[in-house]
Amino acid sequence: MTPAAAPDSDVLLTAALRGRGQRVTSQRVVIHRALLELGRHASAEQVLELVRERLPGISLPTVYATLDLFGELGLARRITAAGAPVLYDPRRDSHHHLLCRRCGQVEDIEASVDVSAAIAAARRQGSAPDGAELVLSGLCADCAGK
Amino acid sequence: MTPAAAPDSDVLLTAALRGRGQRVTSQRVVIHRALLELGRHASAEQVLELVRERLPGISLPTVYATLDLFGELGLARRITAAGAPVLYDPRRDSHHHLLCRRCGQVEDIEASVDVSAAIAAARRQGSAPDGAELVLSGLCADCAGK
DNA sequence: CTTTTTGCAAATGATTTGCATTAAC
DNA sequence: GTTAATGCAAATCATTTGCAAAAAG
Repeated sequence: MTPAAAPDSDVLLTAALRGRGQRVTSQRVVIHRALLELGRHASAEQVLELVRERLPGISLPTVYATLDLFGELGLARRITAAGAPVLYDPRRDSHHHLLCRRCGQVEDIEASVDVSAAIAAARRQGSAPDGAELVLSGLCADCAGK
Repeated sequence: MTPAAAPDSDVLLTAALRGRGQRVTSQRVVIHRALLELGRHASAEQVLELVRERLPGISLPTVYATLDLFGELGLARRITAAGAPVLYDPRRDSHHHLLCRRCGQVEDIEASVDVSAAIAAARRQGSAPDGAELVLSGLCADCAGK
């Protein structure tokens, strides 16, 4: 990728990849930009759609692999919803999600919940947790008929 | 179902079904007993396996539909793991789960986390949440090499 | 040059659907 | 009797895999 056009986020990505001995490919850079551009949680398909405009030859398996890699690198959070496709969320700040039972949409919940008790309990039980995801279920604002 | 053999849990189930105008079928009763008998979170396939011993003609779609119904009735919690099949957990008390990144196993985390802030925030945003599920990710006790 | 990453096509596997039949109420 | 629930077979659809070609370091 041309350093001239590289935004700050590219630097972050490059550092994260290099730190793990992974290669910096144009696909990874473009997918990362697309995820940030989408801003909200997006499915692999949605990311593919946007990335295709820039990189016509890109393939779905690559998008999946890359988004999962971002998850491991801490650049995206995976949101696993029932039945629905997995979503990837580029937001770095602490927030949670509500999965609508009726329409399947995922809504951001702006609240901070202290999950340290659960993390501590997991450690006490011998596990090695590295993340926590709180998902509420119910009806989203639209479906609740507001 | 014969009332003579009915454990307390059957009464609960029957009440929950009747309260929603749903029918009390032998499949539902047997699946409910099986889920409680398994005790831990189980997949639809695992439930089917156990139920088949009692009700040889049962079908997978029925098991899926019934477990989802239990979810709506509050008799089971759905645990959605990445890639892995959905699990149904009959435990009524508050606890959480850790999904092992390596082996895929789900481990119970004995801790109480106050999710009321998230619930309240969701309501404030106009949604109607009816449940919250906290899933940690990382390595389970076995894979952490304890 | 060597090793990782990609693209393609095909496979996998959980979950759902349509429809005729059966069982609750 | 009516209507909801079941069983069956087939469909759906997100995600993964195997392997040869391309690209990064």
